Amino acid sequence: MAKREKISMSVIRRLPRYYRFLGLLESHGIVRISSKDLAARMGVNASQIRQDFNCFGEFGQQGYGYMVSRLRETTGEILGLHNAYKAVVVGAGNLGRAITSHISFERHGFFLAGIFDNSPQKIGTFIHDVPVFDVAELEAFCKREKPVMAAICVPLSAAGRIADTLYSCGVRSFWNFTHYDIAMEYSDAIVENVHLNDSLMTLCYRISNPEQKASL
Amino acid sequence: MAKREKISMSVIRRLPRYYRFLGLLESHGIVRISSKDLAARMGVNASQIRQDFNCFGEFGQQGYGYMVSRLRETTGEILGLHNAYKAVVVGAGNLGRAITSHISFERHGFFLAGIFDNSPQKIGTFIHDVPVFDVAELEAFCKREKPVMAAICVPLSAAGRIADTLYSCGVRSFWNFTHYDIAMEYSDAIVENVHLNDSLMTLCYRISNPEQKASL
DNA sequence: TAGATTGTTAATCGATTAACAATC
DNA sequence: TAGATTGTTAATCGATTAACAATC
Repeated sequence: MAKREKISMSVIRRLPRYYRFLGLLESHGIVRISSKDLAARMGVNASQIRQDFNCFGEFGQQGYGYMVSRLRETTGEILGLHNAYKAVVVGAGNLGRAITSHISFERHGFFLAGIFDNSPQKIGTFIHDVPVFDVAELEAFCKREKPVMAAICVPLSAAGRIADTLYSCGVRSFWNFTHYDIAMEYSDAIVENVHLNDSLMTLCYRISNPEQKASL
Repeated sequence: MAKREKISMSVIRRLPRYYRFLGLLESHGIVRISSKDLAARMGVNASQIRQDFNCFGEFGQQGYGYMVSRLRETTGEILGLHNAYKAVVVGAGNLGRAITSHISFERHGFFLAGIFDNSPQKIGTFIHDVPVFDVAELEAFCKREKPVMAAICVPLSAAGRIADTLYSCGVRSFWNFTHYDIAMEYSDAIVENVHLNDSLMTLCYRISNPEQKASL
């Protein structure tokens, strides 16, 4: 991890896919790989792969290629997956429960400290060993535990209030599943939006206009 | 809906957000709006808004602006939201149940005809009035009902088999929540991927490298 | 050494933003 | 009419791809 000037989001959003493919190669017992070979497997351009990794340093060997396991480890370090940022999930509906397993099971940089909901049936239960608390306790919990990240899985009508509470307690990064525009409201927040409706509408467009091809 | 040459995915992925904001304006009783005003509210560039809509025709009036409700309707038509493409959801876990409501409740271009799972507890039940069938019946169902789109919410280990089955029955568009690479496997398929892990890792990167700012 | 493949610069391509004439 | 704002062309900016010298 050497250079590090100003990495574009385009590059960053490709890193998780590299990480995944490198893990797959490793599990297949492949020890080294050239950018050309990796590009062919991933359906991308070899120049792009070399450019992308060179944003962070020199990880290859001329005439030889890249060591799969070292490149995978490095990619994980660049992404920061060795961290255990304290996180909370707000909203324990189907979506909240679904993403709970993403945050807590996989080793993806986070540690899930609590889930918050307003349903008496859910409060006091556990989801993947993580306790579900009353959302009324969210503020006290955040002031005490200082989570770094919050996943927002509540109805739109509640999103603004929840975001305000979290922000006022010092939470500055959000995994946002609502259409509430946290990034516009708090310009210093780091917001990763997952807009399922937008994705579904995009799919609808592409079905309705099949001349388009491009994917990702 | 006039021109229509070759619209870039960048433009298309912005349409759902326009649609949402226009709906919001309409519900606030705002009748007309200029690209400048809309741009300020959305945090984007006014030129971009005019360029984007002009891909599809001329919807404004010089010196005046755009009629909110007409522009919203038009955007919905462009996206194809008036359709009711027959769809199935495969996998009735938390994620499958969460997206079921997105497909069936909202008027977003699809009609959800069935949900498939392998759990005896779930087979025979209903989720938002949509029946849950045995995944063993998926092939017969698809041959009979000819769904256009399938949402894939199964574990990675099952994804390849499910995709093969669906493709062989004629399904060519997929809302894919797994990391199985349908688009690489079937080059004529329309695939909209939702990679929650990738999104989470990107968030982890941005928390670990706070010098970066850009969002969306 | 010869062959292969990186790291990196240069060329191309596409997307965003600015400018302005057309026109309501 | 004058002022405002579109539709559209031109300029800028950034991202992708190609080329190739460095070097293992």
